[in-house]
Amino acid sequence: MFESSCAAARGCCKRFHPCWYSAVVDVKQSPRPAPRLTDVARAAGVSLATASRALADPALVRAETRARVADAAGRLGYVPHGAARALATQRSLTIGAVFPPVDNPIFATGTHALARELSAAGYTLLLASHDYDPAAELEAARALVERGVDGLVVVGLDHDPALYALLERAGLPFEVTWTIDRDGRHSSVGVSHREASRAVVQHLLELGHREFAVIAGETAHNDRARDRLEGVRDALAERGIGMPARRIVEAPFSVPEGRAAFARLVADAPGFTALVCGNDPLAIGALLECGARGLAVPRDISIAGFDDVDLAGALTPGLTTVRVPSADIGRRAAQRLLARLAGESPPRTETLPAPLVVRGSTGPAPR
Amino acid sequence: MFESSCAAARGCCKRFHPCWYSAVVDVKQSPRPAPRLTDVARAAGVSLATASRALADPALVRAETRARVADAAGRLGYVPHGAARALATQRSLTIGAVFPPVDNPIFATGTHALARELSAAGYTLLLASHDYDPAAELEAARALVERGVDGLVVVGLDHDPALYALLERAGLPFEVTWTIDRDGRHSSVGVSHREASRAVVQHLLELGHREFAVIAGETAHNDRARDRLEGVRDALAERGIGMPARRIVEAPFSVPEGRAAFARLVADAPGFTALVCGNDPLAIGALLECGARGLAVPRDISIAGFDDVDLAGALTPGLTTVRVPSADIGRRAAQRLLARLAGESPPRTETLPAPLVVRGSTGPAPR
DNA sequence: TTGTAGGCGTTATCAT
DNA sequence: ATGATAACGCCTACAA
Repeated sequence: MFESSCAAARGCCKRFHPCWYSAVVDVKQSPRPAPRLTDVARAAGVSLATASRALADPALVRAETRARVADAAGRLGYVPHGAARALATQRSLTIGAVFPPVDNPIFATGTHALARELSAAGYTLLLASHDYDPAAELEAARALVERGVDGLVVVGLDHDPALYALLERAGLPFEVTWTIDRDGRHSSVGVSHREASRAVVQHLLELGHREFAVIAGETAHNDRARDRLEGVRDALAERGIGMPARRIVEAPFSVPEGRAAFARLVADAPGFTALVCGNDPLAIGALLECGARGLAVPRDISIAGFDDVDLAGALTPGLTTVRVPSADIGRRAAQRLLARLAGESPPRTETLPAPLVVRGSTGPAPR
Repeated sequence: MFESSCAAARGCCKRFHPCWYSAVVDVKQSPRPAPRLTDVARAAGVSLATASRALADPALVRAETRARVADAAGRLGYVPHGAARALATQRSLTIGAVFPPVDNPIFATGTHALARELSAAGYTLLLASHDYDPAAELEAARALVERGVDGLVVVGLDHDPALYALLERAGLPFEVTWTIDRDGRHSSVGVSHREASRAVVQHLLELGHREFAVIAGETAHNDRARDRLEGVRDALAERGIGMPARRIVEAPFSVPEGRAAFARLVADAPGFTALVCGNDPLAIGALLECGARGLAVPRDISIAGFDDVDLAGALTPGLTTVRVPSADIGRRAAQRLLARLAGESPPRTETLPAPLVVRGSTGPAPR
C-alpha cells in the first residue's frame, strides 16, 4: 500500500511521499505541511507569480485579483517562508547585534531600542551576548553572518582582528556603537567617553578636590573603560595633579563589585576626597559602602558615576554622573544601518552628547 | 564590450552577468561574490556533495579528502549560506523570543542566559521586545515565525488568542516562561508567583503586621502582576484580614514610578505598616521615598519586593524579596526547547523554586 | 567513499 | 495584468 501510494506521490505531490510520513512519529505534531505560496495561488485561481506579486507589490496586480489572493492567504493562514525569500532576494530583513552582557542596564536599554526600531522597519534583531570575551564575540559574529544578517551592530572598537576581516570579506555593513571611531575607519555612533570623563574631573576640581581615586571598569578588551580612565588622567595631568597608582582599582561592572572595590580603596589608599567611577553600578556600590561605613556623601567624600541609569536620579543623594544616551545609540545604530542598506550615506561618525549631570553626590572638598 | 561579456557570462557563470555589475555603484562595497560551496568543492577537487559532507558530517568522508575541503574552505573564507541551508533542511538553527521590555533587569538577565545557552548549542536568538502590548507582541511573533525560527519563547500566558493560533497552525514548539501553566495546556517553565507572594505576606503577618498596602505592577496583560496581587489577597483572606481598595495602587515597573506610587499611597491611605510591592524596582522606589520623607525602614514601615535584583541585596537595609531565578528560567527555557527539538519530552511544566529572602527592610510591626 | 541530480519556497526575468 | 520558468545555495537520497 505504501508502495503504490509512494509511486503515486512521486508523480504528483512529493510532499506527501510516505517516507516523509513514516519519519514522523506524532502525527499531531505536524498536522499538515504549512501552506506555501503555490497553495495560495491555486486557491485563488492564479499563477504562482501573480500570487507572489499580489502579496509583495500589490500595485502590480489588478485590485480584484489582489483581493482574491489576499483572501486565500488569509483563509489558509499562509506565512511566507523567510529562508526561501532570503535565498531568492539575497536579503534576510535581519540585523545582527553582538553585545557585551545584555544584563548590564545600559546594554539592555540599547538592545530594547534597537529591537523596537528595527521591527518598526520590518527588520528583526538577531542578538548574541558575550561576557567581554573577544573569542566568544568572534564566534557569535560568525554565527550571525552565517544566518545571513543584512548588517551588524558591534559595541566599541576592541575586537579580534579576525572579526573585522570576517565582516570585510562578507562585505557586510556594520556599525560600531557607544564608542566613536575617530579615525573614521568604521562607521560609528556613540559618545566621547574620554571627553565626558574629563568633564567629571573638571567639575570635581572646581569643587576644590585634589585627592582623587578611581574605580575603573575592567579595561582589558574594553575601550570605553580605558577611555574613561584616560579622561581622568588627562584632566588631572592638565592641572599638574598627581594620582598614585594605588588610588586606581579595576572592578567588573556591578554594584557588589563597586562596594568591594571601595572597601579595598579605603584600606589600601585612604585620604581621597573625590571618587570617580567607571560606571553607575560601581558608583552606587561605593555609595552604599559609604553609607555602611558612616561616611557622609558629599560631606566626607564626593562620588561620581557614568551612564546615568534610572536609579542614579532616584537615589538620595542623587548620583552625579554622565548621561550616556543608550536608547538613542541603539535607535540611531538601527537607523544608520537601515539607511546604508537603502543606499544612503549617513555621516561616517556620529557623536552624541554625553552631558554631565550634577546631583547631590558631589560637593565641595572637605577642608 | 558589455554585450559580449554578457553573452559569455550567460553561457558559463550567471553570477558575473554584467547587468549585475552595472547595478552596483560602488565596486569596493562588494568586491566579489562570497564563495559558495561549489567554489570550495572546485578548489578542493571534489564534488559538491563531498564538500557538503566533509563540512557537515566529517565522519562520512575520508580523512585526507576532509582535510583538503577544510583547507579550501579556510583559504576562501567560506561561510555557509544559512538561508539556503534552512531551505534545504527545513531548520534554521534559530530560536525566537518575544519579551516584554528587555530593559527590565529580570528580562535582561533572562535574555542574556537564553542567548548564551542557545549559542552554546549552535543556535541563535532572534529577539523581539515589546512594551506590554499584546498587538505588538503578536506582530513580533509573526515576524519571528516568518523568519523560520525552530521554536519560540514567550513570557507568561496573557497573549492575544491569535498568537496561540499562529503557533499551533505553524506546528511551532514554544515555551511559556516565568509563569507556569497549571492546566498543562502549554509547555512552561517558571515560578508560582501567587505562592511566593503569599509567603511574603505570611512573613509580614508573623512580624505582627495587620495594616497592609500594595504597589502592584500593572495587571492588564500581565498574569505575573495579577498572580502576585492575588497571592497577597489570598494570604490576607485566610487570616480574615481586610485591605481597603485604596491601599492598592498599580504602577509601571520602575524605580521612579515606585517613588511616586508610594507618595500617592501615603497621601490617600496612610496608616499602613507593611508594604508589598509588585517587583524590586517598585520597592526600591518606595524605600527611597521613605528615606526622603524621614520614615525609617523597617522601624516605621516594612517593605518587601519581588525578583531579587542585584541591587536588592546591596542596599542598606537590604530588601526583603522573593528570589526569582531569571537566569535559570532563561537557561531552562532554551534547554527544554532544544530537548523537544531533539525529540525528547521534558516535563510539561517545570516549577522552579522562588524562595523568600528576608533582609533588613522588613521588621516587627510598630506598636 | 564519492558523485549525480532533484528539491526546498520564493523572487524576478522574460514572454504573452 | 498575468503566466511560465530559471535562478538562489545547500542537502541528501540514490547510484556508482
